[in-house]
Amino acid sequence: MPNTDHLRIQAVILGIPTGCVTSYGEIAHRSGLPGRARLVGRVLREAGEQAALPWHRVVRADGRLAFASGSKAFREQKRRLAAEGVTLNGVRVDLSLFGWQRDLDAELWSPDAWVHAPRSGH
DNA sequence: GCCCTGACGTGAA
DNA sequence: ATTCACGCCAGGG
Repeated sequence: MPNTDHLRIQAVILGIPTGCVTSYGEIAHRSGLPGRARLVGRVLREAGEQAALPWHRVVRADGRLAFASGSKAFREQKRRLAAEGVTLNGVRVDLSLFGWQRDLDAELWSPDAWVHAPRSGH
């Protein structure tokens, strides 16, 4: 039986936008459970196959997938991410590009972004 | 209760 | 880039 912590965690995971990824720790944080990244992993493991959860949008804090590269699960996650336009830059997802951090519109359109943005990128 | 194992994170070496 | 040691703590044995 899932307890409230599990339910909150699942709710947060459901909220990850398509085409974005976020980390176990970030989910824990947003669930009001800072420092409980492992619990997030546990919840996802419990959910397993019968999950209606976008588990593939959850990666480690450094952008690597949680599974051993080459494993069945790894390939499946990579495939699902690719289907949403999220690509692996080598062994990791570029969180600055696909990370669910802030409102993308705000980031791109705020005056600050124009004033302080370095010349790299666009 | 104690020990071990994790879909983790972070800081230090 | 890689390792290591911890911190975290729910479950299983």
